[in-house]
Amino acid sequence: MPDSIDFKSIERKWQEKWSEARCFQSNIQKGKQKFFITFPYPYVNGAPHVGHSYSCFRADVYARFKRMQGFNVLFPQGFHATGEPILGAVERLRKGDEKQIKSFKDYGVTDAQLEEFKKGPEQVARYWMQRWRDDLTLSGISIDWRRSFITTDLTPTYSRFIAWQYRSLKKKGYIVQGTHPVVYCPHDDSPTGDHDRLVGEGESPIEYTILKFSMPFENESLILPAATLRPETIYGVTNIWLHPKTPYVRAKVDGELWLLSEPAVRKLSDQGKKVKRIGPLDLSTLFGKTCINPVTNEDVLILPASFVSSENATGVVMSVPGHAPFDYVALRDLKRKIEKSTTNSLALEGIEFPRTILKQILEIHPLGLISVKGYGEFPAKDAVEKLKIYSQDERIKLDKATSEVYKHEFHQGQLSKRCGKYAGLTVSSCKEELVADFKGRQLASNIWEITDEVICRCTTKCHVKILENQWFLKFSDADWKQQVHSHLKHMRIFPEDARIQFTNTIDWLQNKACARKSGLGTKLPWDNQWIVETLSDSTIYMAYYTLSRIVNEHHLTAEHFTDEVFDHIFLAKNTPQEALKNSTLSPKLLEELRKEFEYFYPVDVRSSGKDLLQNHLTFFLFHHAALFDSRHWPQGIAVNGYVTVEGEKMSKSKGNFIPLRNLLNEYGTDLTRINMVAAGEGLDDADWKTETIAPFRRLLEFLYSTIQHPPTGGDGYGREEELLESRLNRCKRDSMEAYDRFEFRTASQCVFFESCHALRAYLRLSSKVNVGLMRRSLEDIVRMIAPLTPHMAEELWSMLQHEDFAACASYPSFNNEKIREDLEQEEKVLTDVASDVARILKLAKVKKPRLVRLFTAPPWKRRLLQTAINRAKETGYFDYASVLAVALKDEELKQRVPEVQAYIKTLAKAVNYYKTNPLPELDESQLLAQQKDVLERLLSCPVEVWAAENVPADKDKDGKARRASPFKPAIYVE
RNA sequence: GCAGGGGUGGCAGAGCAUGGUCAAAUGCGCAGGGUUUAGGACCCUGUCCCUUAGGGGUUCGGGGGUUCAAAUCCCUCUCCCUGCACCA
Repeated sequence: MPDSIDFKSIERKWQEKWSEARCFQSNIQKGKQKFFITFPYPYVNGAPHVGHSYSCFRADVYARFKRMQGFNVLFPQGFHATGEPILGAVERLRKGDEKQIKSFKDYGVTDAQLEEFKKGPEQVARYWMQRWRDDLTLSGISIDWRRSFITTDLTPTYSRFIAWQYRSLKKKGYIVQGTHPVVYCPHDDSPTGDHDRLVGEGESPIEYTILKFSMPFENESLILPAATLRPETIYGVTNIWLHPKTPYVRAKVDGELWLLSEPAVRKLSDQGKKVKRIGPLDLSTLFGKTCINPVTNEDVLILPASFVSSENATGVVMSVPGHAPFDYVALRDLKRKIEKSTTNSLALEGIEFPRTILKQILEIHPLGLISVKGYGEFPAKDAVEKLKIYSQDERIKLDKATSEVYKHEFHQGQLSKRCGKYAGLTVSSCKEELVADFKGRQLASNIWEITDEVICRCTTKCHVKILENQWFLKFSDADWKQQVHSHLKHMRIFPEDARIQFTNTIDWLQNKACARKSGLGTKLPWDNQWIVETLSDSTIYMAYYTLSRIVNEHHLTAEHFTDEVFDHIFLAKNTPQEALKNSTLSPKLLEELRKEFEYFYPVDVRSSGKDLLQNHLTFFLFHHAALFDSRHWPQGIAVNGYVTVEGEKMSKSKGNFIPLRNLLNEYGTDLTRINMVAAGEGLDDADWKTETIAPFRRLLEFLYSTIQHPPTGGDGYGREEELLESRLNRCKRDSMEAYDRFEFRTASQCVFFESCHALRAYLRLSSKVNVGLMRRSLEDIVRMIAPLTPHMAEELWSMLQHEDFAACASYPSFNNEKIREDLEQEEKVLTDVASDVARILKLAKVKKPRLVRLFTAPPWKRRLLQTAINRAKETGYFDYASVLAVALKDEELKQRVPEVQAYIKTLAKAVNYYKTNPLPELDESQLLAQQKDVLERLLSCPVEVWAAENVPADKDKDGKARRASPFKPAIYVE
């Protein structure tokens, strides 16, 4: 029984020893190759949980592996406070928000600490930063803490660094100014990101075209701005819809008189238009009148419809009954009502219309302007009938019909001759041109709307605002993209499948707003009202790690770091004298900073979750390409999937956001690490499952007790020893490759299961253990598991009487020549025999055999197999006839044609296999004879081995010997 | 809609690039046996269906194709997951 291992005290012990020995502090070492690995700095508004720990453990496993491969590994860790959430949390705490309080308390925060948080964001950030640091230390992450820092003004030198970055980008023309539509809360007076929304996550701004219908009104021209996503249908407009009951107003919009729904006034004025509200407008003066279609110049009636929403766009809708299901149904409803009545006037939607107008309404007919396969002249009609829509109140069905019709018309639809110069074109191909054309002729304008309702956390309804003078990173720049593309080709990407996603992201990236007006962060150096936005200030900070040790140790301040200093350190653009022109930094430190950067840069690999692939990781490449010499661009990126817990996505509501510390307390670090890191591979999600911990624990206990109570024996070296060496060398080779490719699930299989199995099999089979080999094997295994379970490895390493650290030992090297395919094939023959025997025993219902007799195949069978294989290699397939022909030439075989025929027929499968795999060289009879005692032990009965061709008749009464084939001896049991 | 990934045995998860010892690694679960004072752990065996001698049958989301041979290649259908930005 293994002594119960106290993982936790072992872990604390080694963490202290590592720290005392400064194992993970990385300094320039001349002649030793460096390896720089990073894990994205976490945002400090909480403690690490399972999700974070996955990428982080992966980075650490790799760091440790590389260290054991002899690299001078730099693994630093900083923290991130830029942005809104910390401010938001403070605000919510001050308001006494229950959710916020709970979310902090779940991580073990005390009431006193919560009070402290209310003082401001710095208290929050610093607290969580320390908590992260503690948890990572408890996790045994091999970080050089001397280089730690936190973003924003809390680290003025870092802000200086960001200022340098942005000034440099601007000089190079990568920062441009422009306008940008955002979802906006009028109450908070700020953009409303996904996380700030009560309703409407994932909704985004979309641009409607406004078509300016017009009519005379009090000696002026009144514009009816019909908003649409389908401007091409202007050619099929039959009327205008207004809501009969909601208030409309008159407003001056860029000098014109417009009719607008009340909410549209604010929207348009937030979207860069000059809007002046004049006053309410009584719609009864409009209904039944006509206005002019700006494109076709046709007169169209103005009619009431209750499906029109004053909340959406302008509140003015153009009716295209041939192609818009809503319009079709609304018009149909009106006409039905009119047809049923005989009175002189009639109220429609609460508006009284005289007979003359009613007659005009009856004369309105849908117009067909887009022809689509699968639909008749009026697709809207077809769709409405197909879905059996009876009234304009059936919104869900109508929405479905609308999107269906639109999808087909957009991609396949062809505009008809009604559409003037666009006739014959598809909608998708001419839409842009058409809009530009109408806008150019002042017939059209635009309004932004949100794809669906968005309500801010403050419960205010949001709309789209166009931000003016927004600063952008010019990711659309073709040359910039090209640089990143060509660099990507030279990078290592783990897993390789992720490369295509980077390629696509680089192409897809557009200009990105890089500054915000609120939140924590570094001010844009040339425009103080803006703060550099979160994702934009975290793109090249890895370079700052090369400076931060010196900054921290020498208490350097922002004043020391001018742009000239950074230019010198990072780019060697100027002489030290020029660099220090406006700085009080000492020349000696300047030189040290420069050397540190030159030595450690570039980043060799960055390990991160796939959620950052399309933003941070790609920005990281762009910014490096823009700012640094190409030899300092990132060398590798490792991406991993998300973490699920017991098969379920993590979420606050499910309460399965397990804090990392809980796991550490429960299972200890090593088991948490290995169970996490082996839970997934590649881009797949990693599932944290408690039940998979036990097998790892057992294996560790097995190693522990084997080392604690080593088996006694001698120094004999034979087949069993060779086999063990073969298997372990295979493990060493495979694990090294797996580690190197960030495939830690595979690596863990190899170093835990396979190597321990090999060791166990050896202990079981060998009659006298080779003590020296045993020790060497254990040393190999301990070092193989060291990156995954570093603390236990350290303990075991010391139990093996090593004075140095396993963490700094070298990864065991493998010897290809010791990998003995032949031995392992032989082993397979033996286990196959054993399992065949077991099978027979079961079928024959023999419980305990008294005797097992094995008959090895006669040489002619092997010869024929070889013949068939050779033939198959020539022709590519198993050729029964030609093998038989060869056999018939043989005088001996001619005597027993039926047996030969039967045998050849059984060869098909084996031949197909050996066509591409080497045929074992081994001599079966010799092998079985040699291993007789092993087989006897396995089968626990006496075993006899006979060559089939020499077996005396009384030893083979049932004629079993004839069944023998190469590597599959015939078996007789009694 | 655009882009990327995926559907394998009771479960998790390999294998599919280079088609063939693939009824499919490994782990978990389950069953039987051994060991043990007992439990745990450990070791052996089995775990799609049929079969009293190692045999046969049907499987890798559905359908079709290529091939002597397909979980693996091609086509098609279907279902699922993820991202789509100013947000960390």
